[in-house]
Amino acid sequence: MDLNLLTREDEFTWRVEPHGDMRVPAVLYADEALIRDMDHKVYEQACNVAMLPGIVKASYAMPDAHWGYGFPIGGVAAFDPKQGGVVSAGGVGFDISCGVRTLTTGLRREDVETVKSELAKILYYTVPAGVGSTGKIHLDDREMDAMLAGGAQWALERGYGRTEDLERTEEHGRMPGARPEQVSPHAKKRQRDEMGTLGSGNHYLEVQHVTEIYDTGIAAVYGIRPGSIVLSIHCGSRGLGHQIGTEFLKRMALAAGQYGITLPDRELACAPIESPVGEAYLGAMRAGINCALANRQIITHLARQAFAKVLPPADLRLLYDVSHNTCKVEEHEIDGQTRPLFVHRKGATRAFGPGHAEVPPAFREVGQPVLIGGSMGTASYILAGTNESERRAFSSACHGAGRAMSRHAATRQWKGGRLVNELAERGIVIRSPSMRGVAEEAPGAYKDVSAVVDAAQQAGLARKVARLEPVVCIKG
DNA sequence: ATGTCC
Repeated sequence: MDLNLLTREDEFTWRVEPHGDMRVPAVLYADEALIRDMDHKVYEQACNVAMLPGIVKASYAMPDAHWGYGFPIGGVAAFDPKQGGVVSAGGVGFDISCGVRTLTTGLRREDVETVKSELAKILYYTVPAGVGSTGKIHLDDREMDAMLAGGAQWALERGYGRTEDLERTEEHGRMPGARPEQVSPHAKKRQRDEMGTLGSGNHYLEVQHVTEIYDTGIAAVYGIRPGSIVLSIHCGSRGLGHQIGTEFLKRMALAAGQYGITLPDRELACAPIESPVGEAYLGAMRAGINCALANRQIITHLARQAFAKVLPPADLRLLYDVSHNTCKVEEHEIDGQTRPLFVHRKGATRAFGPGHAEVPPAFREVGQPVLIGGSMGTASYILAGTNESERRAFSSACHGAGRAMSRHAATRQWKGGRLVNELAERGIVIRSPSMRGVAEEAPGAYKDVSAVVDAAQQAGLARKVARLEPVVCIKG
């Protein structure tokens, strides 16, 4: 990105003043090197989002931002329904409620070292991964609707997981306002056999060890210790979320025209929040959130079964489950007034700070765990929400490393089998049904997650707590 | 992300 396009507000804050049809500024958070390397498309897309009706304060880009469909991935934008605000399917993303869930295991690095290949094998055969992967759970129409309304709570009622998992899940495992009847029969059909599966792309199930603690106090509250083993699950709402996104993009393109909304980019298809299509999308999208929450809950149950076979002393306790592809109604302060806003986070993690009522009581004093997934073979991070993040980006932070190269370019540069061998030499066991997928996910195709996380911390979006490095990675 | 193009 050309630095001349931006006004540097401070070392980690870059601003584009409103010009043309922009209603608010665009604000990018990153260090200079990340901004230089950032795709020019992020500039264009962040500015385009700033043109949408009812947007308040600014259109934001996180340090891991890259080119997405309409909105940048790593984009945050909030809309006020009382000012003609809109909801956009492209502002949530195709993988509705994609997110990360991390569990502590009570194990130490040395406990898994000798059994990691066996553990990888059993996890791989227990949790289906890959394009079109299906599981052992099959939902009829009635159960599908119950799942879409009940989320992780539904999963728990069916025997997948422990009661205490829910208090460590965003929305207590169940997103209110879901309207299963707004989800098309086709979207439901696609999901029928996909519960408890990882899917593909950047999704993974990873056994990680804690290599560094940055904040001892918060780490203690989170139950994270140096040298301990954790399990992280990164996945979303599978075929159902994708189908909802696809269908509503079309409906919103028509609606935008009907409501006289001029779109700077047709990919920014949107509808007024207070319109039949807007309300239908919100109901379907919330059902999609419940699908993702139920999916990660079932995978948790399957992972516990796998661990019990290889490492019976393991006790997998949920640290937290947080999404990074959502649109949620939240109270935020605008011009000294607290108002309900529709906050779109696409490739951006909610990051509520200390004292926020939505943060589980156990973490209330230190802020919400913010789970940042790295790329395959690289570090992941646990951060904590800050109060500063509220005024910086509606309490949001980055979500991962962010792609630096297209999937196609990555497959030209790397071979999956070779990557697996190289990572094995570094002690990391990879299992995946697709070597092409592994090549697409080559660590070199991503930005440096450490630089991204440092920038997020320096910009005040979240605070570093711990660094995690992979031991076993089941890759979709 | 995605039954990686109905």
